[in-house]
Formats: sequence, structure tokens, C-alpha cells
Amino acid sequence: MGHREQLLGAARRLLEDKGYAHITARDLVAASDTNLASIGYHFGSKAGLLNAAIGEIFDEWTDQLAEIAMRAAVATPVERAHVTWSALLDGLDNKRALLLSFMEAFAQADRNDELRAQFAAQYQQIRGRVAGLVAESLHGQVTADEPRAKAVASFVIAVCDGLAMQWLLDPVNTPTGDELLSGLGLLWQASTGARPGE
Amino acid sequence: MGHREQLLGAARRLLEDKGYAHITARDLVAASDTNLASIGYHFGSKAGLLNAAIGEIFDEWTDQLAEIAMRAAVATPVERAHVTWSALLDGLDNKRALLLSFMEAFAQADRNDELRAQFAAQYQQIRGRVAGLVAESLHGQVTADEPRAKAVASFVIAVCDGLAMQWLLDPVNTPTGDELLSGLGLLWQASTGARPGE
DNA sequence: ACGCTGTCTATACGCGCGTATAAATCAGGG
DNA sequence: CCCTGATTTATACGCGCGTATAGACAGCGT
Repeated sequence: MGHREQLLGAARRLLEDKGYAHITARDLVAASDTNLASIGYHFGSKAGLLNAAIGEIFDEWTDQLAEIAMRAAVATPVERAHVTWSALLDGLDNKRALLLSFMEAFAQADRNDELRAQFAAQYQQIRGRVAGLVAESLHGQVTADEPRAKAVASFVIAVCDGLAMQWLLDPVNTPTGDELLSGLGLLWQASTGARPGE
Repeated sequence: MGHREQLLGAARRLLEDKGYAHITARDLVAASDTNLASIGYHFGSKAGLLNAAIGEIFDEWTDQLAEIAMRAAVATPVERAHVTWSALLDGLDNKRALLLSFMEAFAQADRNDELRAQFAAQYQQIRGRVAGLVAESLHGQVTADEPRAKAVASFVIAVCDGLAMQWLLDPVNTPTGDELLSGLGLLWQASTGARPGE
């Protein structure tokens, strides 16, 4: 295994421990059993290395989101919806530190064209993926044209991201699946006057 | 006006321009027409100053969110719901850079007890506020006990935050109010089998 | 007029950072 | 077996950072 791979691995580990902004080139070298100059050689700069590592992390978060979204879309009865929302919270435990680093990098992206393009592309990808799942799983049950499916996807992703943020800040007080479902129902009733189940 | 206020103002301006992580003590001094040592004198450290400024920004975001949530909760007919969601997107334009800095600080908070406590407290506050608005505005229309109102509040905040994130990344492709409402309906139908309006 | 207290200023210190450079090492084809 | 190009090493450089310190200065009660 070359230094390139070692450095990527170390970057991922450090992103879990210290967060994007506080990783130094020397940290990376120490954690990867490589050499200070390897960073420049393989990635051009420290930022290049970190961005590459962040890209991998985004992909994993994306995978998890897609899986959850699929289950959410499929879950017709109330009981299953509850289980689905819970799955998001469960999965977060392993990813806490990585998510934080991801948020940090996300904020940086606005001033870093390369990173920003990378994020935008990956986001488009996940939304398309979720939208596809939604359209497929709702097929026949409800008419879901493509723009509508995309809106659903955006919405689902927004909820997941927003809840993840809340959980990062205060895991204990983050609502459970039951509570969320209840909230969703309340909101929908309020905004339409519909009474579900009638 | 003392240096303390000048520094706070400069911090806010710089948070808009450069982002949390890239502000140096000398930047702050240059932007505030003060002295390098004033930072230590009034705030203990650069971080102390920045955290104070971030607290102000959080409060403003919180105010905006509360206002939007109120309108969302109140909006019974479909047309008004649409208008409400749109309000969130409109309001974001002025706040783009501040939001980014906020996200950056948010990520830092996990490794900074003081900052974290500050955020958590402010978050509790906004959730209680939104929950109160929800309970009040839905009163009589639907039974909204306190835990349920809190769940609604969490949910509404999650949606706002998640959408804000998407908008930060890619303003053009963020769904409109119409699209969001449509998505919400679709999701609700799928997870309950209810057909709104029947 | 004096000294105390809160504020402001000028400056120095030393550390740790990211990166560049040049030499050493290695792998494999001719 | 050496030449070549890719990789790995060791090290040096200079910059900019956050903070500490010590002194200047103003307001003001006495």
C-alpha cells in the first residue's frame, strides 16, 4: 500500500477525531506513517488531501441516506414509517464525528470552488437516487411525476439533514420516530384541513 | 462606543466575508480600528470574541425561524402554506454568509464545551418558542398536547435547517414552496394511506 | 493634586504551520 | 547492469499566528 492510500486513511481517522479545521500536515504524517512531503507529492497540498477524504465521507452519508429514503418511501402503513425514521437516528451513532467534519467542510465549500463543485455534484446524485426510489416505490399508489418526485427527495433529504443537525447538537432531545410521525400528521392536517383516516 | 462594541461589529462583518475559521486576530483589529490587545482584554481570547458574535447571529436566525414557523402553523389553507415555505427561501438571501459561518461554528461546537452549551441553550429556546406558537395557533383545530407540539417544532426546524443547507449548496435547484407542499402531501399519503381532502 | 481603576496601546515573543527543495531509494525495461 | 522515472525521505525556510506584558492615559472620587 502506497503513501497515497495511507494518507487518505489517516485523513479519515483524523477527521473523526479532530475535525476538518484543526488537522495539520504534521498530524497527517504522524497518523499515516509517511512523510511530510508525501502530501504535496500525491495531493498537491494538505487541502487536496482533505478534500479527497471528505469526498469519500460524503459518499457514505449519501449511501445511508438513500437506503433510509428507500425504506421511508416504501413504508405505507404507519408502523413502518415509525421504524424508518428511527433507522436514521440509529445509523447516526457511528457517524457522529464524521458528520461534524462534513458540516465543517460544507461551510468551507462556499469559498472553495473545487470543493463546492464536488459537493454539488454529489448532492445532485443523491437527490436523483432518492427521487428514483420514491417514484418507483409509490408507483401505482399515487401519481408521482418526475419533478414531484424530486421535490419529495429534496424534502426527505432536508428532514434527514435537519434532524441530523439537531441530533448533533443535542442527541437526548431529538424526537423519536413516533414523535416525528405525529408531528408530520399534525402539520399536514393544519395545512390542508384534511383528517387522515377519514 | 468602546472597543468592545467595535470588535463585535467587526467580527460580524468578517463572519460574513471570510467565515469563522479564517478570521485572524489581526483581521479583527484592522476591521474594527482597535488594537490587537483589546481582544484579549475584552473577550479573553479571539475565540471568546467570535463566540459572542456567533451568539448574536444565532439569535437572528432563530427570530426568523420563529416568525416563519408561526406563519406555517397558522396557515390552514393550502395557498397560505405555499406562501409560508417561500418566505423561508426569500429571507435566506440576506443571510447566506452568516449562515455559512454559523454552520462552521456549529461544527466546532462539538469540541468546544462553552460554544456547545451556548448553542444548545439557544436551540432549546427556539424550539420552545416554536412549540408554543404551534400549540396556540392550532388550538381548537386539532388537539396538540405539549410533547406533540415540541415534535412539530423539531420537525419544522429540521425542515428549515435542511432546506437552508440545500440552498446554501445549490440555490437554483432548491425546491419552491409549491413543490415542497406537494412533496409533503405525497409523503403523508404514502405513510398513512390517507387521501387528503376526502 | 493625587492615586486608583478601567481602558487602551505598542511591541515582542516564540511557536507551529504549509510548502519547497534536493538528495536518496526503488522498480523494471533495454 | 545501469538508466530512467516514479516515489519516498530529510530538512530548511520564512511567514503569520495568538497571546502576554508593560506602560500610557483618562475619568473621577477624595
